[in-house]
Amino acid sequence: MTGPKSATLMDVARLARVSTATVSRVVNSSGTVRSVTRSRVLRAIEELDYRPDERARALARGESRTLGMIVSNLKNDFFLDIFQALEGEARRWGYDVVVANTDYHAGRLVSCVRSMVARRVAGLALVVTELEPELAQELGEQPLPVVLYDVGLPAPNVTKIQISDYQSTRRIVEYLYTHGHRRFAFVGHHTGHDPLQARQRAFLEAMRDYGSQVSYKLVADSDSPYGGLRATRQILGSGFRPTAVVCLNDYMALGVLKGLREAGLEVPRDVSVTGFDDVSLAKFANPALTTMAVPRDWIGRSAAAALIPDANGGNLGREIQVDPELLIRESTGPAPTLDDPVGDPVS
Amino acid sequence: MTGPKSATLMDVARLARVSTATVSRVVNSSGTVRSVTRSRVLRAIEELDYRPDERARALARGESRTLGMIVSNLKNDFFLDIFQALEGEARRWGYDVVVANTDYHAGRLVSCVRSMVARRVAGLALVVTELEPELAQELGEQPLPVVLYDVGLPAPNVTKIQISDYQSTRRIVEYLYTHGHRRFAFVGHHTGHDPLQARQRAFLEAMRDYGSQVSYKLVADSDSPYGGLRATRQILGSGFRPTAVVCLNDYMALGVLKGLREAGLEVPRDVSVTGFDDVSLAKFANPALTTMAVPRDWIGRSAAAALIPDANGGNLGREIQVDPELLIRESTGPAPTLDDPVGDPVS
DNA sequence: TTGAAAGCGGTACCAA
DNA sequence: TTGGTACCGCTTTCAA
Repeated sequence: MTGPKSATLMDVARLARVSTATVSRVVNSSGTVRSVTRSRVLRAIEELDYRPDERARALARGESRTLGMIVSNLKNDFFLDIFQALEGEARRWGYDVVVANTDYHAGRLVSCVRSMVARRVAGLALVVTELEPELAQELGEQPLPVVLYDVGLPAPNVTKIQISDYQSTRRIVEYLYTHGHRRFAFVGHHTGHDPLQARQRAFLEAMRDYGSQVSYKLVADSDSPYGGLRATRQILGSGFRPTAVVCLNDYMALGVLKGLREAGLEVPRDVSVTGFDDVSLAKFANPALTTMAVPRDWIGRSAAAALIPDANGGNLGREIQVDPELLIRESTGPAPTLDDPVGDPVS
Repeated sequence: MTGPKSATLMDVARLARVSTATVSRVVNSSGTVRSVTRSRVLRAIEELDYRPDERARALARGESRTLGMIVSNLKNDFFLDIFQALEGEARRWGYDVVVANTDYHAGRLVSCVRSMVARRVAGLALVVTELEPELAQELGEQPLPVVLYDVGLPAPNVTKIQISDYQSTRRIVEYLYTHGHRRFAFVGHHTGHDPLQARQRAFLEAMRDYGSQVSYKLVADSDSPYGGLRATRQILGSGFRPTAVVCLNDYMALGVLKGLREAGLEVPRDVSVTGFDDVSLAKFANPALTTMAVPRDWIGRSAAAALIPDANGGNLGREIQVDPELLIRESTGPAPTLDDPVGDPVS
C-alpha cells in the first residue's frame, strides 16, 4: 500500500556482486575493503537507496545507542529543558533519546518504564515525582544504567541527582518573612510523593517555626497555569487574604498571577508571588517572577553523561547534589501594611 | 558493569522445558497452549523476569508499531500540543511515538528523517516549516506513510494537513484595521520557508491594499519570547510607533508584550497585539492574547489516524484543510487617537 | 581482501 | 498441543 519494502543488505550485496559481510564493512567503514570494491558497493547502495535497519544493527551488535527519558509533564518547561539538554549531550556522543510523558500517573510511569526496557535503551533517566518505592526497587535491579532526579535512592546502577527542595523552600519563605510578610499561601500540586512533599514540608515547618506571628493556607491543584489559577481562586474564595503566595513551581505561578489579577489584586503591591525553577517564561511573566533558579541544563547534561559509558559512566552509583539560587525579580516586594486593606478578594 | 544481560526467549524455553515456539505463543497469546504448559512457561518468565525485546519482535514480524514525529520547536506549545494529541491517539491504537526536534535547522531535519527511517517507523509526521523541496520529494518516494503539516504537497503516501495561513492573517489585519489601526508591525521569525511566508505575505498584501492610509514595519527574530522581545525593541528602536503588532504566533507575542511593557507602552491602550495558535499560555498572558485558535488537538489526532492503517489509513494521499478561528481577548482594542502620543518609545 | 556462516532475539509455518 | 526450523536484517569471527 505504501510501496515496496526497503532494500536490505542482501539486496545491495547481490547488486554489487559481493557478500553481505563486505557491504557491512563499507557501511561501517570497518575492516578493509579494496577501493574498487568499495565504490562498487557504494554505487549499489546509492542505486537502491539503501538505509541500514537500526533495529537489526543494534540487535546484531548487542548494544543500543538510544537513551530513554521519562518525565512527568512535558508541557512544564522545567521537564522539557532537562530533556533538551540531555538530548543535546547525548547526540554529542552519538546517542538518540526517546522521551515519554506520564502526566503524573504512576500507572503510566510503570508502562513507560516497561516500554523503555523493551526497547532495550542503553540507559534510562527518570525525572518524575510519582515514582513508587516498588518501581524504584525494581529499577535498581535491572541490568541498565539509571538516573533518578529528586526521587529514590542511589544504587550500583543508579545515579541520583538531588536538588535541595527543603533548604530552597525555606530560603524563599525566609526571604518573604524578612520583607514583612506574615500571611502566606502555598500552592502545590496533586502528587502525594516525595520531592514535592519536601517543598511543602519546608513551608509548613517554616510556618511552625514562626508560630503565631504568621497564618497560612495550603492548596493544591494540577501542574499547570490553570491549576495555579484555580488554586488562587480557592484561596481567595475561602476569605483568606495572603500577602505572599509561595508556588511549587513557575508553571503554576503563571496561573497564580492571573488569578490574583482577576481578583483585582496587584502584584507585588498587594501580594508577592514566588515560583521555582526559573523556567524561561518566568522572566516574561508580568510582573517577572521571583524564583529559584534550577540549573536544568546542567542537570540534563549530567544525566546523559552518567548514562553514557564513554562520557562519564564514572559517576554511576553516586548522588549528585544541586543547589538552586534565589532570583529576585518583580513579583515580590515588601508586605503591604497589615491593616490597610487593598481591596476585597473576589471569588 | 551494569549486571547480566536480560533473559531471552531461549532462557525461558530451557527453564520451562519447552520450545521457543511455545514460549512465543504464550507471550503473544497466539496459537494454542495447554494450560499446564502455559503456567509452567509463565512461571519461568516470572522467575527470569523476562522482557521480550521489542526490536527483535518488530524485526521478526516485519512491522513496527512506532510512529515518528518531527517538529521545529518543542518549546513552542503549538508543536508540543500536536505531539501530545498525536501520541494520545497513537497509544489508543497500540502505537508508540518518538519525537525529534529540529530547532528550525534544515540540516537537523534531514538527519532526523534519516534517523526515523533507520528506525523503521511505521509512519512519519512532519510539523516543520523548514522542509526543503528535495527532502519533500524524497519523502514522497519512501515506502512510508507520511503526514505533512502546512508544507509540501500531497502524494500517494503523504497526507497533507493545510492551515489557511493567508486567509487567517488577512482576517486578523482586517479586524485591526476596522478598529482604527493604521500603523502596523509584523513580528515573524527567521525561516525563509513556505508557510510562514504565507502569513507574512498576507500581511504585506493587506498593507498594499490599504495603500497610503497605513504604514508598517516588518521584523523577524527567533521563535521564542526572547525573539518577540528583541523584535519589539528593534521596532521601537527604529523610531516607528505602531498601534498594532501582528505576531506570527503566540509564543513570540508573549515576548512582544514584555517588550512593549518595558518601553512604557500599555496594551491594549497604546498598542494592540495579536498572536496565532491559541496556545494555552495565551489566555494567561497579561493581558490575555487575542489570537487565531488552531485546533492542535484535532490536527494531532488526524495525523495519527492518517498514519495508522487500522485507524483511518483511508485519507492517506489527501489534503485536509484547517480553518482557525479568531479569538478576541484583552490584548487588542481600538487604536489610540492618532495625534495623541502616549509616551515616547524607548530603545 | 573477501566470503561463509553462526549468531542477535524473536516469529510463524509446517510437521509431528 | 507442541517442536523444528527457516527466516527478519545485520554484525562478526574464522578461513580461505
